[in-house]
Amino acid sequence: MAHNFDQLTCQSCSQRFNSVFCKAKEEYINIINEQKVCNTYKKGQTLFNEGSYPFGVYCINNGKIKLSHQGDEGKEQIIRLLKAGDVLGYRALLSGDRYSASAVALEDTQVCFIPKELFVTVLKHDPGLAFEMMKLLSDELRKAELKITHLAQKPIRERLAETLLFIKETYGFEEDGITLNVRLSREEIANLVGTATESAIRLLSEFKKDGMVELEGKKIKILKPKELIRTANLQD
Amino acid sequence: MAHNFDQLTCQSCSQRFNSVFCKAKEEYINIINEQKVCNTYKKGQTLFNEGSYPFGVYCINNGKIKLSHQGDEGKEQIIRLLKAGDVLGYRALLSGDRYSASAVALEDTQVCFIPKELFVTVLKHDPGLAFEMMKLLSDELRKAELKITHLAQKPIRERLAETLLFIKETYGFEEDGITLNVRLSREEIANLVGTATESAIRLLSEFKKDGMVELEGKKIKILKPKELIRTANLQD
DNA sequence: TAATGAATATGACAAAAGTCATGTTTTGAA
DNA sequence: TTCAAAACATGACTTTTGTCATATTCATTA
Repeated sequence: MAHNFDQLTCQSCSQRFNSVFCKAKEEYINIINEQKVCNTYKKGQTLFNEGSYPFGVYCINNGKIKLSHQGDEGKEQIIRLLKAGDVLGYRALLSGDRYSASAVALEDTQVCFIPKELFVTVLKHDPGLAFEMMKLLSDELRKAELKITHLAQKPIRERLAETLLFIKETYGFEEDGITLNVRLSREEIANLVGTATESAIRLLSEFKKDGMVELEGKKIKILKPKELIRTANLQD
Repeated sequence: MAHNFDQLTCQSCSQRFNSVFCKAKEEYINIINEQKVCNTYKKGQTLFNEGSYPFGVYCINNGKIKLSHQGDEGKEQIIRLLKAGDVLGYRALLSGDRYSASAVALEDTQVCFIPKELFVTVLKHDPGLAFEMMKLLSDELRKAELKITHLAQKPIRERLAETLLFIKETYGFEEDGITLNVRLSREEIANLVGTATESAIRLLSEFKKDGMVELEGKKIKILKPKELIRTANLQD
């Protein structure tokens, strides 16, 4: 399944200071570098499954990953989108829980695996890393609780606009400066918004008719970002 | 506004080992005890407001508190319910953010305030407390992300049943073993579920007609817990 | 205790969103 | 390249949920 690669070192990793490890002490980075295991996952491959036990955390070197819950009748709910520099698998590990979500690669992705015991040991001895970890958890918690409020109170049209802006924040644009730098199916967009696939398709078509976006298969271009922000009706 | 009281000590606090401080070192508990400030808040009083800056964390000695977001057109969304032993205010503090939610007492409540600098210092020197803090954040994150999935995928009837069970988990029953040990308005219940007040009222009436609950003003008795669990349609 | 306002309750209706059916386009594998 | 399956798109319809109006009950305090 996943292909192994070892050419990377944490010390020279392009994501080093872009990740939760930014404030970790050099000595611990060196130990992590020795014990990490790097792998490549192809688009669609699963890193871990909801319900299984964590053995460590994953650090994304490059690529994109979705984290999702399996709801009733197998309907997927995407709860986080992850990119290079992001860490995943820590939630379950720190809770002492099974994974509450599954991780699937959205495109070919290189990740480094850090064993549980090492991660916990470093966390215990490096307050800088521990603090960054708490900050990361707090930020995710804020985002999740804000999403709760929006799911409970905002109509789907606003949530779709917000989701497109969120995708932009997460993955940015391609070189042209307007095309979202990720390929998601309409179903995945719906599973981010929290709606039926048909509703997402319909509203995307409306956004297109209104001239806010341009659709070319899975390529989505944001033509009128300001109008999209207005449509999302954000106050925060 | 809030009335001051000083008779409590952290060392002898009934909630000491019931809180995130359970694994904290005695020496730090002693320092916290010296610097804490205890206050009483009357039902309805606000501890802090969304948008303001945190100066420390609050630890509940007894009483009940709701944490809520202000959504569009002032509609409240309750995101957490807190009880004795719970800590609040840490999310914003650790993120280095303003409060993203407001805290209001659901009944007369005694809380101890721990200044920011002290809390952060102790957190940096006591890996036991830091770990408990990460565990707490991870648990809250799991709950929030599960709620996202349920809001996106479950009908209101199931969510109301789930909310009643959640209230039971949080605050338990009165001495009779069936009455929920908290008084919430129908509006507050609706703001927990994420629905209109009328919908919550209607469905509660249905639950009553079905014999699952008994309603006496704000007292809610759970007559058929198993049927409520079935109605909530939980798989987790 | 009476009066007043807030909370609860319920019906009628409207709006939002989901489901199902069907056709079209795209994609990926043989 | 062709074909089959999957993804996308759209219309018609149903269901769910919210909104508004209006009673009724409850709680507070003058």
